[in-house]
Amino acid sequence: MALPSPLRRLFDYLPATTPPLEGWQVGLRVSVPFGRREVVGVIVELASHSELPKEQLKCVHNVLDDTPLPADWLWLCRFTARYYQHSLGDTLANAMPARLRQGHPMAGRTLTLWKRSPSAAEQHDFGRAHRQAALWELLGQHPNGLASRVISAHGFTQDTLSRLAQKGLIISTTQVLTAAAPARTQQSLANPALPLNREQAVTLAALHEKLDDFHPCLLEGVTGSGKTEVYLQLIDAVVSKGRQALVLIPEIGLTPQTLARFRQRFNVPVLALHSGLTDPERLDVWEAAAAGRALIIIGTRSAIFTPLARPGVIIVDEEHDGSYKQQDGLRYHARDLAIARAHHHRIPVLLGSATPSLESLQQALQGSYRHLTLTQRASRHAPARLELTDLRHQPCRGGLLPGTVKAIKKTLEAGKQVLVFINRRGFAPTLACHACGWVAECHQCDARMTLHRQPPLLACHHCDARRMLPPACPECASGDLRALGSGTERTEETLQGLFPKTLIHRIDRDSTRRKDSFEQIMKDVSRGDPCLLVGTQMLAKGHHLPHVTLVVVINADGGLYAADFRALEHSAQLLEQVAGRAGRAADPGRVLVQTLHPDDPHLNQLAEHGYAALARHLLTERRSAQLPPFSFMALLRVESPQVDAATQLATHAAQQVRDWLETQPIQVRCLGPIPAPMERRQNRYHLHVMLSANKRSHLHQAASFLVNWLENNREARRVRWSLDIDPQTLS
DNA sequence: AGCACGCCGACT
DNA sequence: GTCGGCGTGCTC
Repeated sequence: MALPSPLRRLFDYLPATTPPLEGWQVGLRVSVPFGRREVVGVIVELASHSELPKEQLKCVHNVLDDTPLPADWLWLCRFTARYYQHSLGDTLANAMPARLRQGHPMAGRTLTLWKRSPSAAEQHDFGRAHRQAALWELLGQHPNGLASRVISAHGFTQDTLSRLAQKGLIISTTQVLTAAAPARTQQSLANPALPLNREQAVTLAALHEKLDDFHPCLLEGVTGSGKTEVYLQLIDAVVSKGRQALVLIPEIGLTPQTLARFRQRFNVPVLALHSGLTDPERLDVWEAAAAGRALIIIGTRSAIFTPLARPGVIIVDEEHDGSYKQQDGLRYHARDLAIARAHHHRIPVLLGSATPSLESLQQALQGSYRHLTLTQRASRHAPARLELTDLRHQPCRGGLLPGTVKAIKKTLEAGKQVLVFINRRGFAPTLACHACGWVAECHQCDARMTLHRQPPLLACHHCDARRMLPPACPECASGDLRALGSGTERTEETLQGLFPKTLIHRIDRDSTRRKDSFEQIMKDVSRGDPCLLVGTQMLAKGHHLPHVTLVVVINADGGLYAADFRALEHSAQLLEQVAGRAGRAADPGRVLVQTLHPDDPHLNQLAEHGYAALARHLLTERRSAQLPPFSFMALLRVESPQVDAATQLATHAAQQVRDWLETQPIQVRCLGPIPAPMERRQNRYHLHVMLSANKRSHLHQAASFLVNWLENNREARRVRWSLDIDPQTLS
């Protein structure tokens, strides 16, 4: 059995009944006694012998399924557990819907459909019961019946429904949702396909060539070049063959608009996996996909674990996006698993991005992936180039240069919208004493606290610490405390002072905490009245803002000189994505980028030649430095409230690996321990040990040794540790 | 991880 | 006299 435990081993159990043994199959869920509790596990092997004496084996309590969990899903979980050096039982538990994890039955998902009773008369006098009359009317339009969820979605209560039922006017039929796949859909597009430009047509033709084999493709298409239309028509081709399409999108990408666009185009159900689903609904989607009834499944990272009865294609939109990497527990990368899965199924996999990750780009350039490009924007305007403006030696108000303010004014006067991008939320990133130099620091982290205005307080962005504003400097009692630098709140305030009559929308995690408020703002903005949008990363991704013609980046320097070797790549992706917001419709756009390093060669290359050129240059740098994608990494993170405990374990672990490597014929580098970039976080000390190798198999052997050593080491039990294969960030 | 055991310090 | 703090050990 694989059991939900971090222990990276399997457990043997005796079958509950002696013969017959035929019922026992790999993939069945069982409930078994485990320690002093009862857990849900999965049979992953059948054996006639155990290494343990029979007396020590317990019996299976219950078999929970009559058919095994999907084989493709089981394969993916096994692959994931092995690749990420994680417990198989824990991987399975993570990858299955909560209802299955809790031991609920899979079969017996039923759908109750309500329709008019055939014996009831067409006309009926409902008197004052208007809601009942309306529901009666609604059901008249749906002779095949409606699910109660759909009925409540129309605004009817359970009460109205049961009253109609009491009167015998309506009846319910229950159908078990285990039916096989629907008949082939001749035409899955409900709305006609949009005409493709030449590039799109060439791309689609290339994709059509090889629908029945593993075919990894990178679609590198500038923002606004119509990647989504290519996805839609590719999905159509797959669905027309009766096969399923799995679409992955970044965390914030699954907006109602995106979903609506898919739903409007297809006349087969598009099932979405989003955070709003209840546990039973989630199980429903999972089951429908496993049975082959769901033809199009769209979801975020975890959707990669959706079983597919007849897989046809996997699409990973915005494949460079960091949210595809899980950052705790089972640290998988959904894009990488998509590739592995497509290879297993022998189906095409399409990675799409305007700013591809260097990993995927390198695969495409070396010919391992098919490289498809879209360079033309639908709007006919070339993507706006970045204009660098020098932040040095010039007076700044709220982070804005005089020239920037002038450009904003001009744009607003022309009746257009402006997007101001800042990568810091809050009012100011620092509160400092002008008399003695004291700065407000977090007591739990090696970080400065951010000043917030609404409500006024000091907040740490790395833990949950909140503090009142000190009335005077705690060190020297001076009253001259000043806010240094600018965050979204301050820039918003400054802009409101400069443009008192202009509507300003601030978009950051603080202002959009309320559910739907982000969607509401986007709806207002889409009407096109001149306005200012001030916000963080949230603004950079995917949203169509046709009326924005000026984009301002307050400070482009965040990733230029960071310790993390990927910082520059991520920074360039972000800048290019922000710039892509400008001029998507009829008007050409302008992108003003303020910087303290206007001579930085990387920034200049991005400004003059765009992301595609910079990315290719960064690859040459990565190659000469032997960094990913030209080498592979595994990062051991160690953390403890006691510095000594963490340091000691990290030191021992690194030493163990080095000693072991001496005896092995493999090439692996072991670096560290080194303090993590922010060593103290929430009063816990973080250290890293880095393994890197030019051969993936070598890295995995070393990682495997390390995890094994840690798991069997008593000292490691008092310290929290985790191994991150292919780490995305080094913090 | 999750749970029990066991051994010491602060309350009714 | 007990409640409960977390160190240690185990899970087929």
